[in-house]
Amino acid sequence: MRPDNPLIVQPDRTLMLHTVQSCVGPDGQLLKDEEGRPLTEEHARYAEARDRLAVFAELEKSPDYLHTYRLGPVSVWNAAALGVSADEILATLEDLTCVPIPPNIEHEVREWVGRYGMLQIVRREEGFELVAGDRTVVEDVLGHDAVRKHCTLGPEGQVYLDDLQRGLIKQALIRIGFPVDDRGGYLEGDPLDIRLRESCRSGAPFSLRSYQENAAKAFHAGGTELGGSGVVVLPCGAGKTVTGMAVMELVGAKTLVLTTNTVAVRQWREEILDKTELTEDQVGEYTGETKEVKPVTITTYQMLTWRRDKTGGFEHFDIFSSENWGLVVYDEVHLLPAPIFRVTADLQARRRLGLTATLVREDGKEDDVFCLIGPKRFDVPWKVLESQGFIAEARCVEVRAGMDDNLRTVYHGSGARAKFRVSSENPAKVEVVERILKRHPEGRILIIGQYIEQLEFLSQTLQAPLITGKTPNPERERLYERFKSGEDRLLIVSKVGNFAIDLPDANIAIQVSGTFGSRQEEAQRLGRILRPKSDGSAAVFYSVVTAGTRDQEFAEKRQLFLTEQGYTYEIVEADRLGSTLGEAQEVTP
DNA sequence: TAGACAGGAA
DNA sequence: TGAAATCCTGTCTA
Repeated sequence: MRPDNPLIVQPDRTLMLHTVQSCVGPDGQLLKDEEGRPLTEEHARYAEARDRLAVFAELEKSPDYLHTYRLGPVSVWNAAALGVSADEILATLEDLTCVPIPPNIEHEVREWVGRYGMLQIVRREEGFELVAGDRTVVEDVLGHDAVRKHCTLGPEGQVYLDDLQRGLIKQALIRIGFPVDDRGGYLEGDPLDIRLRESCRSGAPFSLRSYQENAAKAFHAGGTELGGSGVVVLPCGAGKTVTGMAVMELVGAKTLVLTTNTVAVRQWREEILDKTELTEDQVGEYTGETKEVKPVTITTYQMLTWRRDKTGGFEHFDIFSSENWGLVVYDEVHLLPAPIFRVTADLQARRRLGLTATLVREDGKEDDVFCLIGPKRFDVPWKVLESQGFIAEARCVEVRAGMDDNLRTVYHGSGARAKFRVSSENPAKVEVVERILKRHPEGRILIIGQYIEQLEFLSQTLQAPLITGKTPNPERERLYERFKSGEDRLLIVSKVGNFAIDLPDANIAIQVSGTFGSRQEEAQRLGRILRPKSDGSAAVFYSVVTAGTRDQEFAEKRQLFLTEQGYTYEIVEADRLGSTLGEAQEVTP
């Protein structure tokens, strides 16, 4: 603890982090600018504090000067699963804080970390048993009906579980604050010799990047009891598919891959065929079009959750039992739908790998991911990959547009819901976009938005092509091709941009509207411009918002994840766009 | 047999 | 808080 430290730890588990400090001259006087306002600079320990807090806390608010983190059980358990101790967490807080740490915080952190692994599931001849070093803990949790109903009691009070109860009891226990350390082990599944190739089919040399290899090893470490379930967090474009294949190689068994859409299914299949020794007849696609079950099978969440009608069952769940899978891969695990959690609860004997760019879920089901897929096994901060050149350097700019009087009247007369839409669709944004375009005469620019009408208006005004969900596939491909070849250097996309994996890379993205406060959407959209540029130039991500409205409010929420990852948003008033972004032209090819 | 399209779901 | 995109299936056409 030092008085000039950046952190305040509060009893309500929030952590306030100062991002700036006053500038002080050599004589100890506060420095001021020409107009007499105090000067500030980034706090000397801000960046360090941000990176250290990210290990066990979640960023909740990020206004300019004071960021709010929250200590929560799931973020602390994820740290604990990586081997971080309560002492280390408390030492980090102690090192960064400028006020005494409230006693309840120390107590809670110790309690949370202590609870991780307090209960274990172990394998016995009779099946599985729930055990604890301290017998009273078991008795304590049995007091909850939700827990008790999943157990069978033995003659001497042992708590036995069968295979199908393993997941359900873990869910019940995490809800009462006891994350279980499941050492019940895994079924090996039917063996399958999966080997990564040393060169792609095209002949280009192929090898794992060090972090991909480390991620796969971190997942697989610990042998038959421990290794084999959990989540790997990597930014878009950092090679999640490749990491998945590296895990498949380590596990060496039949694998079921679950993805979000059919484009991803095809891409997984292409990648697997391109970078492993597996042959066409070993890798199957299970979708509406083609229903093949092969030693490696790739399918979609929607395929699995399809029901003929509301009362019927899930007709494609058979795929889980049709083969003796040794590994189930959950792509984009932050989007996992509820029915898949239910079936995953029954799959606790299979190895499970979750892949995601942002572990945060907007529905708060982090605890289900934690107990049913597994804890976070590996992540790399985006900025680290940026510094190593694996993803492009990016600047984020929030441009604040004004409203005309007419719109202001409409805005204030609208209900809470309509306010968001009215301010998001502010027509003044069009002129702002035009200004930004002038900044980047050579840029490859993607304009991304949420409302079709707004995008259609932009499309007409700017004379640029628009792709929405209704755009037929051949037309999409034609427009992608024109964009890739440079024939068009401007492309407007709706929410398809969140899902479309085959969307071409750009170096400038302009977001004109977005979902309420979706952190992972913002991350996806930034990911669109993060592919390293051949000339090493930086990418720019603009978020255009209407100043002082709900649009701006939700934009701040969307920015949280990227702020957590070390990105800072420069804030620019639309009418000062020209002068403030002068340097933007230099970093654009 | 392939494609185009509508309808329903989450 | 709501809008938009997706997927799967089934039916129709050629």
